[in-house]
Amino acid sequence: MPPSRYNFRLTFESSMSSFIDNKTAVAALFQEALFTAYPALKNEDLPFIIEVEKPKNPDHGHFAVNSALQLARKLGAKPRDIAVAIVAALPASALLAGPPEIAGPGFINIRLSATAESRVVNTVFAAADDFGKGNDGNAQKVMVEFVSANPTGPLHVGHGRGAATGDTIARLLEAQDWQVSREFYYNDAGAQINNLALSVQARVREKANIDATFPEGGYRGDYIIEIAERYVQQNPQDAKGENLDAMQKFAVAALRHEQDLDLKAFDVQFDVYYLESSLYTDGLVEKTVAHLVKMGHTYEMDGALWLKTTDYGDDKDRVMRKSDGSYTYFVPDVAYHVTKWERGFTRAITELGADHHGSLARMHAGLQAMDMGVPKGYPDYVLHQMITVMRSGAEMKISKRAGSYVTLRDLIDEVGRDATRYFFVMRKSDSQLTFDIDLANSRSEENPVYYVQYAHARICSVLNQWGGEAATLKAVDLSPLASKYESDLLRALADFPETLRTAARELAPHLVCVYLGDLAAKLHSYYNAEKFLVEDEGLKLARLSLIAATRQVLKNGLAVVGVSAPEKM
RNA sequence: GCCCUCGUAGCUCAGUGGAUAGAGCAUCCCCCUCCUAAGGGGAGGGUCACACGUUCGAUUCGUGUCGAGGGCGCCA
Repeated sequence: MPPSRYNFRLTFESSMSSFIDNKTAVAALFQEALFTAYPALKNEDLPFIIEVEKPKNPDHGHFAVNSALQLARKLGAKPRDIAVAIVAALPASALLAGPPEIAGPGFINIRLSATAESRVVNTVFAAADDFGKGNDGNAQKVMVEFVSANPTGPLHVGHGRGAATGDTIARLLEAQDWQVSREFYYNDAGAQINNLALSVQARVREKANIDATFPEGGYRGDYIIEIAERYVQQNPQDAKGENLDAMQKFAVAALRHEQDLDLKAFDVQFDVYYLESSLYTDGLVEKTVAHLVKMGHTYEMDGALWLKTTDYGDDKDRVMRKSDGSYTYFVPDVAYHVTKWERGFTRAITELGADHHGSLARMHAGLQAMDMGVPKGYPDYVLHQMITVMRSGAEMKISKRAGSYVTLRDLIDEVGRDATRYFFVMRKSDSQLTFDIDLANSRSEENPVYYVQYAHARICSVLNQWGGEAATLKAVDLSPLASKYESDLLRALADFPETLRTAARELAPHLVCVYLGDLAAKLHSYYNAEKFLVEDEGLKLARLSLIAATRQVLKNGLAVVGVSAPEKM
């Protein structure tokens, strides 16, 4: 996690909010000390900064300040001497357990007082389901576009990864007070859909024993046969498969419906489904082309109309209108993104498979060429790498056109929604993922999601056996909490808001899973090391309060990745 | 050839401009008369691909080399 930076202004603003986290408070304290020790720094216009970081090694305290190292050159003094001067100037504060230690080349290691450390529990209870949320977004609008599968077949595992990633990003942004709209864009016309219709037609004719030639590159999956059968059932008048248009509409509707069911089973919902065909019917494609021509960024060559995307950082210019008069897919894509901007989304995020990364530069270039004030990096792209699906020790090729591929539904049916979602977001989206079906099937209890869920269920179980009123745990004396396990857990709880904020800023859902795994590990260690339901009433209540707060944070974290928090397992 | 992403333990992957680079799986050893053993504790396992540069300090930033995957069409 990058160190947070603080300056006077930020510290002042933060102090206006009702709750100042310990890190901010520590930063303010040290800034004061630094200015007392080195008053001249106050007048420095340079980016003078106090960095408060969390040491990797817990023995180094809750926080560490490395300003002495960073200022050594400017102040012309030895780092350790600077550190001594800063510590000497430190005002008295209830935050600290004692005078900070100066360690190594000049780190200042800070240990919080027990009171400061444990107050996060009260914060968790007070905020409950809202604990961890922030307000980076300031209620601004953002669109997250993801999945965007064409209705030519069931969703495959790659779509699943996109769905889990996109939805979690949306949830992360919502937690930071962004006003999020989830959008699914799909192509319901064009060559691939035509291909779909021809594939269905071939199957219908096969059924009717009519000589049928399967289209080149047609969809050979069994789902086409099912659709063909249902089509004939519901359209007995066209048993010979002569109404291609009707078959196309039927197939698209059927596949869209199936995709919706899959997404629903995955707990993913969209606010808007945007049809590519509407860009044509609404005249937006023509309008976009006309605008680009008017802006003077186009030229004709070899009978085609080109856009000078190289003026905006693309590798080569792109064809917009082919010599046969039809448009390349690039044009409706630009038109589509123009609508995002015009619909008031000053920020847009597009989640795509990494195999589409080649289109990023030209999309950014296309939008710039519109000269309509769209920011250069618009939209933000989040790419997810390919998934290698293994079965019986062999790789299964994911090929939509071949028709033999692992579907999202397969995974949900075999390992469940929770495990599938967790698995898809637990890794950085730009690293490749190996999904071993055999492993997921035969040893599903080893899936890391159970580890986290089990921590939650364990806490529920303990609280049930205690049998007391959970609400009373909000206001207990936490001073009996003194063990290393308790301190570790308290620190982890305090990290949650920052984890969510970082994950949202970096559009990196996997950070939440990493955090949850760590929090669950600390709970399990604590569980094995200490008994909670002890005789000593004060100690018991303090421990129950701590684990109840932990339960809340586990629940909140799981909610962000769209995974349930079971009370029993 | 050009562009993008990546290269960290046997495997799958986290992480970081700082102090001893982590987890899970796999291997080995321990822990249920005790709140769920779907758990915990411990051992072994690393030139953070390689080289150079920037820096007080580089596994992290930059450049280059090597390697892997992907993208480079008047396909979507």
